[in-house]
Amino acid sequence: MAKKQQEKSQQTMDELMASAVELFGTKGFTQTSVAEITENAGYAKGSFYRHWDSKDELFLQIVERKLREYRDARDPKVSGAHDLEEAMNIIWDFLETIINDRNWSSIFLEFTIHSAHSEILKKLMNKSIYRLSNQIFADLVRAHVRTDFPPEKIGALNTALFEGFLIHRTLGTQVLTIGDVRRAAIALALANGAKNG
Amino acid sequence: MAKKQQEKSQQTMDELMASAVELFGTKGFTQTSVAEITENAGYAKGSFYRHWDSKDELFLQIVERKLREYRDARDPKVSGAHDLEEAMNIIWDFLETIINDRNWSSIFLEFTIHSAHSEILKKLMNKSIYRLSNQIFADLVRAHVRTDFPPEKIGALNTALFEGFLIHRTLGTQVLTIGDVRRAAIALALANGAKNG
DNA sequence: TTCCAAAAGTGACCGCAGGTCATTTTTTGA
DNA sequence: TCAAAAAATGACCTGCGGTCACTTTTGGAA
Repeated sequence: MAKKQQEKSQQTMDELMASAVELFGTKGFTQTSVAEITENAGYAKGSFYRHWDSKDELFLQIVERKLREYRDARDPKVSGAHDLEEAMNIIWDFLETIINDRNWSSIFLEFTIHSAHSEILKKLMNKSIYRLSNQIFADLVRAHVRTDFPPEKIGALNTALFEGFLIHRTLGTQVLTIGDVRRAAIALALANGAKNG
Repeated sequence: MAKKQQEKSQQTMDELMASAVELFGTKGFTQTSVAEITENAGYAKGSFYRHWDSKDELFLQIVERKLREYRDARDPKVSGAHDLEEAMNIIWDFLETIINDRNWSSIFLEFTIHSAHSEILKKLMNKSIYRLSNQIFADLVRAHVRTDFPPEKIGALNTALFEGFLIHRTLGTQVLTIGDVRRAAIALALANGAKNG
């Protein structure tokens, strides 16, 4: 059997990824070094690069997995919504759970800005598997839009407000609560997407 | 006279800052090294640290100067506004000029996220001289708010939407135009701050 | 004009980062 | 038992922000 070796390799990847999730989640992306990730998992630095080409690549994999988990918990709920307001409320219940997932939302934000340095990363970050953004929200909201305002823009404005709040929160500013932003985002979506403004 | 030496020192600072403004404005904060800044200005790396304690400190000085310039051009206009809508429109004329100032808005954004790694920097970035944010917009809008919705929150929501759009734009996503965001921000401010919603 | 203290300017050096790769260790199946 | 293949290693590379002992320039007092 040529199985054991693959299994060992997979286990190493899992251990390294678990170590990375722990460290990224505590210290953020930039502040966590590859050497720390491997050391924390009991390997040498070189082992990391047998499994991933770069720190970026590992982070993208973690993001993908986390977003998939979030969505699996969310999508069934949203599809049961009856109108735009209900859909938006479910979306914001979801965004609030993300906000409460340690400080991952801030770390996503950090990586999003980091990705601006590379054209390749930028393109990747526009894909829906790496972003809670645009297309996704648009799709969730589309069925309930009663005006000719593009659902994509409703989704993008929602993301903008959410990510703007993340910046606000990252800096430790206290003026806004997530409730404030939630109300504003829903009001905005309804003004644009519900019959009579 | 002990003047010439001070003058020379000031000239060096000016030259290094001009070099930094040029490079930051082209390549961003992280991608510009201190060695590049000094080399581009014709000095050795060590000279930089005679005038600033860190790359961060120089960047803050540049931000402070740029924001002062922006505001000097804006404040007289806003103070002539007669109602909330007019004030918001003037504010957004101003935000659009910032967006059009090469890619400085994205670089501000980059540094804002960068500052999250240091408590000291975070505190500094909450000061109005380093941010186009919260307090400033609140003050500009306060006189025209006709509800009991806090002007600070109107200002902060406006900033959130603007900075969220910056992220969107930095990633090269095409869904939103600045016009879309402007309309949304003004609608939001009026819904919260004008009589009858 | 001489001279020396203070200021400006220099660049080798430090620690640490992400990433590479020749080498060693372990696993596997014949 | 053994050799090929895969996994693991850590010294090493380049480049970063930042330091500091040193050299050069400057300016005023003797």
